[in-house]
Amino acid sequence: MMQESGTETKSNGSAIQNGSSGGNHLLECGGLREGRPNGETPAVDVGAADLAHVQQQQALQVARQLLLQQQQQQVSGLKSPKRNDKQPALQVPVSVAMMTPQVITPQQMQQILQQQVLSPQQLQVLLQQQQALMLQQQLQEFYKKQQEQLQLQLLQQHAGKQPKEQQQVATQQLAFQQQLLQMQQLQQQHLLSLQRQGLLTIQPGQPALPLQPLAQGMIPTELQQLWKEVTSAHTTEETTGNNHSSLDLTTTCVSSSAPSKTSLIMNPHASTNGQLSVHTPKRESLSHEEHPHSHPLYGHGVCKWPGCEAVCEDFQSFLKHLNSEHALDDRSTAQCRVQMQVVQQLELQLAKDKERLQAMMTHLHVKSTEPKTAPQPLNLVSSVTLSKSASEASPQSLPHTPTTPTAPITPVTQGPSVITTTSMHTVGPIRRRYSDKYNVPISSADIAQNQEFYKNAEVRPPFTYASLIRQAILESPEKQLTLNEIYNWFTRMFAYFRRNAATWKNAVRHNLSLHKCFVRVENVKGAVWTVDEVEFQKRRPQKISGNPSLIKNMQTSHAYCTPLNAALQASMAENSIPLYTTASMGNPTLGNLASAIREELNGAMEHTNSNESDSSPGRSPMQAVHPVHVKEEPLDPEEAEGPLSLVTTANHSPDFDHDRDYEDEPVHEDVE
DNA sequence: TCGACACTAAACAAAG
DNA sequence: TCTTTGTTTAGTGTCG
Repeated sequence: MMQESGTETKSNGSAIQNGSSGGNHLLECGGLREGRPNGETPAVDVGAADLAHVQQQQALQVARQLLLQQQQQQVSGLKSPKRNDKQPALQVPVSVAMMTPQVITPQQMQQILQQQVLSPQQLQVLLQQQQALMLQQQLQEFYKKQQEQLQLQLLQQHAGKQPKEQQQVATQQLAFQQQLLQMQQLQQQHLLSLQRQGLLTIQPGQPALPLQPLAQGMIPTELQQLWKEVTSAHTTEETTGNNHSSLDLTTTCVSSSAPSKTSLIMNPHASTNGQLSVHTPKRESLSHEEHPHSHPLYGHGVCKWPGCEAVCEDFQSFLKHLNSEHALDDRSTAQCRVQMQVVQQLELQLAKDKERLQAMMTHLHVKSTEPKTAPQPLNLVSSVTLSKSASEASPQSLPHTPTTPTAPITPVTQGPSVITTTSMHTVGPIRRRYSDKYNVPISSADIAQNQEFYKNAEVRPPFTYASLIRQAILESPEKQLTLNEIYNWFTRMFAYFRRNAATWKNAVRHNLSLHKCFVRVENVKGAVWTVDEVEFQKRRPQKISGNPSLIKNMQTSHAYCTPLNAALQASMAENSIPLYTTASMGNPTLGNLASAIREELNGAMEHTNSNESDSSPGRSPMQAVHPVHVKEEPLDPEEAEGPLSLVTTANHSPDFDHDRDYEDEPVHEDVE
């Protein structure tokens, strides 16, 4: 037995190390679960992750090679891959050529499949990308045709056609451009997703696959020339009016995010021969004027252009570099577009997180404020277990303040859990250790809800060691665990307990030995620990005693079996009272629970009413509870608060209120 | 201020 | 001998 446990603990230790070092949680968890550091599961997880990564890399390389080959084969005749295509004449062909290489031929796809370097998901992504590219090709063809039409119309115009027709053409083109833009956006999204999955890496120096073609398609100098010709024929107002559109067309990348700047950059007048780079100085100068000594793209003597990092000794050289290397060409446009997408994604993410935060704060605020009456309980709960010392937390010991703001925020907590995560969280900042009374019985639901949080965040859970131990034991199939298994549960469920093992393990042992509710049973495999619910519940009363008013209230209301007062009921309703129902129900031993509760009540009652002797644990709750205490305890004025707090922290379900009004932790039954 | 409780730390013993 | 497990004691902080 010892050996087994010994090995387990050792593994446990390693897991802890991993956890502290920020290692893979999966691994840790797995290892912990299995009780071995190198547990199959964890190892497999890690291996799979690595394998996936390697596969991604391989797939990416293969895809690149394929694309490169294809590009070389197909484009060799058309033009060199470098796209210095500033020559208008070549613009269209080049763009088309650039595009084709990105589409993977069926043979190539087959090759990829044969190599099996891509996972099904990757393949799917690849296929999607290919589809998008195909679509884009079609659009490009359409675009070509349109250009031809435009040219024809221009010729006609020069021959004496009316400008109105030109406008029509322009609007037509605008619509088309918009379509392209949409396509491009879709493709961009797709690219981003690819990038995130590691399937695609867009290097600044290299033309991004789809981006490049798009950029060329979207910003063809030829088109600009045509546009210029068209616009030049029009009145200034018209040109200005169309400018926007032109901007959109040409600078799709920039336009969306920075319209104003775009307009500057893309200003039609500026674009003479497609060398829009001429304008870049304008932009540069502009930004430079605004920030003479600083440039968002320049810092620490390095060009901060994405992927550049060129060293520029001074600002002047930086400007030169910027104008020369990052002129308004296809590459820069593509990079800009990518950056824009990145920013958009970040903004989106930020918005989501903000929203989430808002919801969390709102939720917590409501919770904490709403029961002004019952704020205490929350605090109690939260602070609950983790005691003070912890709060001071020296880095070495379980340092956290139980109430650290980082406390778990379980938005989702609502429900049966006695201790809603919310309450726990709210507690967060409050350093109080909980008083057991409000001791929060941890329900599996609670833990489950915050599971991920506690698993990953080294936040001290707002539960007492006793509650946690109880939870661990109750969660086990046989309702019994060895010490080492309890350790493992702690480390598995809480990142916080992956550090300072000596401290918290000592505390665990201490609690096991100290509390009568934990019973050591000699088992075949050795000694296991079980929970004596009755005893566990018993503890309550004492603690509760601290809050006699609450107890009284509880008792009174329950004892008499009179309907709860409106306030109490309301509070209960507010505070997930269902606890009992769901949580406790889950317990196989609902009856036990009830009895346990009674025990608690009795104990509490006893505490409050010394006269009553009948409130023995053994007694059925109903019996014990009712007759005994009820009358003696007049309702306190505080009652209002009391019940609420109880409710909040604990578990009141209308049904079972009586049973456990004060149980803080007691009710593990919920644990299932 | 006091009692109760929880947590941490430590010492000690027993067993594998 | 070392490690783990289990018990016990002491000190401290929080809460009611």
